Amino acid sequence: MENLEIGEIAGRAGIRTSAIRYYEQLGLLKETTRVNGRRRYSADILIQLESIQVAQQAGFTLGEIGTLFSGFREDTPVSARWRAMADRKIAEVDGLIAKAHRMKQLLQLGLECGCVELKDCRLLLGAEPKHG
Amino acid sequence: MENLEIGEIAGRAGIRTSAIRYYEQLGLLKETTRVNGRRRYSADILIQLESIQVAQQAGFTLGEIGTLFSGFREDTPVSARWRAMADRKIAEVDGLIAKAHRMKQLLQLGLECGCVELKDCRLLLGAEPKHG
DNA sequence: CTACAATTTAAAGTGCGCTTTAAGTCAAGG
DNA sequence: CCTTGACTTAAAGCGCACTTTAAATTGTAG
Repeated sequence: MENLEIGEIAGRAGIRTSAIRYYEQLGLLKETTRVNGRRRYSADILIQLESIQVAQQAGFTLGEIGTLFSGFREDTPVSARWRAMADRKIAEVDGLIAKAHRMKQLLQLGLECGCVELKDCRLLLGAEPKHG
Repeated sequence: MENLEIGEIAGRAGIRTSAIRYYEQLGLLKETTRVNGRRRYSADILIQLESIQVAQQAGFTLGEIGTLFSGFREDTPVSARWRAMADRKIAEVDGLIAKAHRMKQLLQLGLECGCVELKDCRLLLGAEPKHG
């Protein structure tokens, strides 16, 4: 079953071989068997690669994904691992959303501003001064 | 009036001297007068630095901010410059917001999932497969 | 005069997620 | 036998916005 080379896996997973080697280097994937020095994978690796992609889409860094996969007791269910890390990440994402909304407001405020020079620009007058 | 050293300006603007030199290097700030090789500024520079900060808060990169300040005819009002660049940026920010919402949904979906192994995780089953 | 603080420069470092490069190995096909 | 293609490694590069470092110079206080 360990019959697939890294290029085949990368192709099926939709990523580059360099990404797979990089994940291995980070410890996200454990080292696999080799034939003549070449990595050989079973198709099971695809589930792990997909997990990494999903976790990335959820906003986890590769470091956090490493924790998600290796920072728990082996018998800890995937869902429990996720729960342990998701709350903080949700707060982080809420922060991102809020920040993006502030950006958009600022951009729109600028659209309404008819200033000619920086000194009479509402964006600057409205921006909170450093002190006093 | 050109009596303030870079440290004083940085302190008033709430940034580091290295940031000011970096902006100058990028062309965001024009070179200023020097006394014995040291930069001397008038307080007017603070308005420019604040503009940079506001534009950054709005999501513009320093490159874009350079365009905003120097990529237009000199008689182009600030508001017109802003308008010329803000629409595209608003679309970009909308993209960010949408992406962040997808992250949050994914994170919450994971909270509801009781999977023990990756194979029976809804996140993975739900994630769009690469093909077929 | 002597410290010490602040400035100057160019160049390298940081964090993140990879990609690219260089130089080499190996199996299969003609 | 030779080429081609896929693989191997370590190390460097990329984009972004700076910061840090090193070595030198200048200004100020005592």
